[in-house]
Amino acid sequence: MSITIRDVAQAAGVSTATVSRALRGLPHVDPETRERVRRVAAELDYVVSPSASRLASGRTGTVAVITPFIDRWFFSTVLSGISDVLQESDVDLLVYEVGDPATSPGLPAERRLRGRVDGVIVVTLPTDAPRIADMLEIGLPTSFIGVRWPGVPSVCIDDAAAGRMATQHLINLGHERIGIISGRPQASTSQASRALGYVTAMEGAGLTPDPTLEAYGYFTVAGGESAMTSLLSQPNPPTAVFAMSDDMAFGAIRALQRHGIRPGADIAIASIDGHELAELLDLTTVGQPVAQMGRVAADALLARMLGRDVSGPDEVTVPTTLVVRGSTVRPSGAVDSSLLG
Amino acid sequence: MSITIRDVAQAAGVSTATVSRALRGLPHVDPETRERVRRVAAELDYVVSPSASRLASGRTGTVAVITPFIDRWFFSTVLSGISDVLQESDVDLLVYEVGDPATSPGLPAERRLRGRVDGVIVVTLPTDAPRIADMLEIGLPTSFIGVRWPGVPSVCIDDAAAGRMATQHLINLGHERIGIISGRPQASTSQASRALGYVTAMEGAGLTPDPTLEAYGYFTVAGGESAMTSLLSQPNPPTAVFAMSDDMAFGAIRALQRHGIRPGADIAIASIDGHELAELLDLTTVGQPVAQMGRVAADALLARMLGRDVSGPDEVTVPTTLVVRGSTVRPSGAVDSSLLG
DNA sequence: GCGGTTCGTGTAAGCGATTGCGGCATCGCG
DNA sequence: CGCGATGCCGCAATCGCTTACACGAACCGC
Repeated sequence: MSITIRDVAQAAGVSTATVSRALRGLPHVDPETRERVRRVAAELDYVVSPSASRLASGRTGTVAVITPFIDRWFFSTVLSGISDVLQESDVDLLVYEVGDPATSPGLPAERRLRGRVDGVIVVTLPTDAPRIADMLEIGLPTSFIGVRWPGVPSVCIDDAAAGRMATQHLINLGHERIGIISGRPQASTSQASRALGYVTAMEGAGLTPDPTLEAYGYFTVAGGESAMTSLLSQPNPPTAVFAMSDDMAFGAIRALQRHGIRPGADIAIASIDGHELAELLDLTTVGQPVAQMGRVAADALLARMLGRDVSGPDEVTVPTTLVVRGSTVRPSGAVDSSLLG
Repeated sequence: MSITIRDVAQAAGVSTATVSRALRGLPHVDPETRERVRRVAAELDYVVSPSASRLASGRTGTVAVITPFIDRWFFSTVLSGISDVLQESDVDLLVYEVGDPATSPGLPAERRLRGRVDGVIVVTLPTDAPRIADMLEIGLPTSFIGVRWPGVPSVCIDDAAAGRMATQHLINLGHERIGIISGRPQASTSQASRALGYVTAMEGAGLTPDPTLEAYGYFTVAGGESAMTSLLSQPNPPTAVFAMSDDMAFGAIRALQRHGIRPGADIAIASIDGHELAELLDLTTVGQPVAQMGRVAADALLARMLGRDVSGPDEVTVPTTLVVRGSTVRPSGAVDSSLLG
């Protein structure tokens, strides 16, 4: 049927051992022999059987990415960054979409991973410590994105700083009633940090966060929309809103549109992500280098897997930058008061 | 080190053959024995070695998806649909991101696939017939999304109808100078069909497409923006534009914004995709059930792989629906003329 | 009571690579 | 010229599972 290493060995007049060494570039092979083996293998259109190779060597040449979603901007962008790096090293990319850990109890991954991959990248599995612990028990090289875990290499942004930056920007514009659209009631560490940044900025400006101005958007567009809607229905609505993600900000903008309120002109909005379409919607956002985060995590993992020099630090923090757009402009009231003052 | 089937066999007092049969639910095993084996395996926390299983059986339980991108809405959504279906059948998902075939000569996939997966799903690899042919030569079960190929199951939308629908809608609003933002100069079949739909609708209304009103957007936001910009610089710009994808329409909208032109009010825009954020931007679009396309393709592939009844037709066409929004309103000029008439 | 099924299980031959170990030349050096 | 080092290469064990085949026991109908 399919041709094997034996066929190549026979055709080249050497042993299978030599073929294996020659084809993989191992030492102790005569250059001439190596060349002959290569040629014969090419002529026969030979490709090594991955299964056999894996069984014999114990290496799979595969990395698993565990991600809650793949069809959302943040995650697909991370995946793409990871894919770039892995492809360069000829490592296969296995994707496990596990859904929102808050709602999906199914955890199809841990046991599957054993023997199936050489390493794992976990993308922001929030609030799911036991599951993560299970994962690590397998003893596979692991790399995190968006989560810190003692002893595991990770790449994150400074969530607190990002939240502070966005909020401070709103404060600088003169806003005082600043609402917040956060993710879920039970916050992940990342979400908690962003909230902390918000609170820090507020208090630093002598403002006290109004608990009635917090709503949950569950990191989705639809969630952001209903969160904003609920904020608008407050007796004393906010003049500005900090949304923890661009998707939720998009939803918030839609809610504003529905109410005939102009984002920026009437109510300011700032968020975190740097979504590709934020520019289109004229949304002020704290950009994070998402694809790069994927790349960094993949690099760190490969370094561990291939036993290369583990030079870089375990915990990488990538920089964020505030991108100011039309969704945040000086409120008319503030202008007035400053003129009066 | 790790525990093997032999350990389980020993602990359960049976042969490895029986363990294998028992654990995989094969017949010819005493129910009581099966239960005992299961219990022992669970106690020992045994998981079969995928490599060994693959080598012995020749099956990998893995499907590869070959996609130009993974970080664009259409593709990540398709992937997600595929992932859903595969996960239900406990099949692993291997992702190969191959880039724009028009620009990337690298084709890292074909040879890799052999022995690595049981089936392949190819997502809209446009204008790349030789590569596709190579792929099929491997003889792996294959399923296409967005491409028709004789003898290969595929799922597509009716591109011509979609293009016609969008264009006809613009015509119905009274537009006559209707521009088109297409993908690339060398069109894929899908792109060609959408163009055909545009031409058909135009000619059906007694209009002749103006070649100066065609621009290429390369299916990206940035490309759509520059395409629209170039259309605007025409001596006699269009009053309406049909964009072949939502992303390009987004870019076009940005171009309009930059020029102080109001989408819908001044220049109408309609496109194809049904992007999640189209509603936000008030974009009229011909929606396609993207995730479902992924699901259908995966189902078809699994049916072939597992040798189930290959009941469904080879070539599936999923329905599209026109979603009218604010980006297409009756042009003021048309209103005037109708009042005058 | 006997040949033929059916059922449950074990034996062992693969699957196709990787790799430790050992052997044979050849080479370098004194 | 002798002897250890070195370079190439082959032998064969191994990785852990699947599965064709064989085998014994129980069961069937006549």
